[in-house]
Amino acid sequence: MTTHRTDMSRLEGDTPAQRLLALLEVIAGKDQFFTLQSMVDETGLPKPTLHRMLQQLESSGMLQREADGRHYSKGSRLRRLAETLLLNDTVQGARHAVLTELVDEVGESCNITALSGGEVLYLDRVETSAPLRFYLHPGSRVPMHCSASGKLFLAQMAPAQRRRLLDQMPLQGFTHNTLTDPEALEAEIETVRRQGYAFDDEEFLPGLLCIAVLAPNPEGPSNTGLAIQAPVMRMTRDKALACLPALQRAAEAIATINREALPDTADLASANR
Amino acid sequence: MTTHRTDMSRLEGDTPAQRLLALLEVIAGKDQFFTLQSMVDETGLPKPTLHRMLQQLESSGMLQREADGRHYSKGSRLRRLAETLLLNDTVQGARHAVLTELVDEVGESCNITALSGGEVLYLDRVETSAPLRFYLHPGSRVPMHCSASGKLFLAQMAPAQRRRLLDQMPLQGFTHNTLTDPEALEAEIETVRRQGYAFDDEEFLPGLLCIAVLAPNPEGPSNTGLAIQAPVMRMTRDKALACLPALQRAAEAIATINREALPDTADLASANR
DNA sequence: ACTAAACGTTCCGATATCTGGAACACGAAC
DNA sequence: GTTCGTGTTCCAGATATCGGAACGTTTAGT
Repeated sequence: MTTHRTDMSRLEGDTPAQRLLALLEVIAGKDQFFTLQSMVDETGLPKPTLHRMLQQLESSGMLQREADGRHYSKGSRLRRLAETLLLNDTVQGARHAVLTELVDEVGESCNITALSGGEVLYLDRVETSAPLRFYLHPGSRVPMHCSASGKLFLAQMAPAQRRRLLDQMPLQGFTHNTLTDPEALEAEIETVRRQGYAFDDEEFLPGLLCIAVLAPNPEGPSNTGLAIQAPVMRMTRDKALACLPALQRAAEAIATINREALPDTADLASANR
Repeated sequence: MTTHRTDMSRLEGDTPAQRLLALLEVIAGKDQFFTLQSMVDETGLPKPTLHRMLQQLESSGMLQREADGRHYSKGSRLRRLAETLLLNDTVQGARHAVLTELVDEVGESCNITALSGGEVLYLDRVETSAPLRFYLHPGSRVPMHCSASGKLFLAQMAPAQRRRLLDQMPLQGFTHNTLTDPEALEAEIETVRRQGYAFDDEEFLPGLLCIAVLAPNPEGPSNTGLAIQAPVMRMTRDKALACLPALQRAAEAIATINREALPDTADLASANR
């Protein structure tokens, strides 16, 4: 028998450029190095065709090859493209509105996060009006193992992928609460997966308690986290749980925005002529 | 007169697909809607050409149009592509973590390099927190003969291959320390090979001293370099040598990551045949 | 050491796509 | 009505893609 049959649907596309984009989507889903042959098996495209495509991506810096010359991985230019894209998202305005509303409702600072390069990236943030508050700016990064969103991202990964990531990531301690033991972290992640939400109970910054959920994505793993952050002086786990319904409502709203960024332009198939 | 002058003149690219990717990069940086004409002004591409490109992106769901039919925004498929890409970019994440730890340990900026197209490419970089520092961004390139990593890459090449490469590469001088004499460079490379590490003692930028090693690859030549870079004000060759053990430990960790990222080598359980 | 298989790479004629100047279509402003 | 500014279409020449076949090279098998 051959390898696992990954639902190879023969890259769709009416034009070469569209086929290349479809290829990029396949590549985007890889969390390991890949070879020309593995892509042939997966996509069903002829080898010379794929060879040319990968060569183009490589020579433009979107991909890079390992020393053996057979394995490809994502290049820095591709990564930069993805980050730029998310940071400048046009629907940011709509999401920002949801965030503002949530802050109004729960009275604490909230933020939207994404996973990027194994770290949690702050995409947007709205501060509470309360005088005592943490200031964390958009664009900054936080390790995954000690942030509420990060634990959610970890919880939705395949076990093998998570293990590969965590094996080489030092679980740096920041506070007395930081989970630095791999087994304790794994147990916490299991809890997080069951519950569907995560706490950060002074695990990164002393005095900072967070609760987070993911914006649900029916088509696969989510890369949008939504969190409430507050000083322990005003927030406990119980109080945070009381905010959970509001948080989930906001997450649902953001998921809707992500899905259909704008009113009724759903007919993308009939547009062409 | 018009708007800010981004002065990007022309989208680079030898092939249609590469030009389309370059266009995507411009689009990725937009934080608001854009029109065909605005892209014409910004990129200098002919209108029909751009029209076709945008049409392709739209009909594949990467872009979508507003109700007015003239304004474009990023489509859900493009956003999903970016999210998927970052979600699965765990190799980079793991390497970045090692880099961060190394920077913590030695207190100076460090970076990961690869050989690409006869030049040294900066894959990733973490800056020291010290106020005085060089800023060199990931994605930039440096000649091989005047960088520590570059000399290591040269040192592991077969003599014939190295000679072929160097013969057609002018040894451009950047500072008074740059090795511009082929024989001097050849001698330096021999030293580097014996030692297993390399210095860059103000050979590229005045005031910048580096020490580098390769991430060992038992199966052949390595294409991953790891370097510490510091201003001479804080760094000497002796001090750099004191960092060597930490540097080598980090290089070993990165080698392990690279090894684990190879598909199918991880599951030893698979019954061969 | 030798053979066989697997993989990456190159070749090339047929085909499809891209290119971009010019012209057309539509709206808004005057 | 005219004149912009803009999106769209046309089309012939230039260019890139396509993919079967053949070629090197590396890996696995004996």
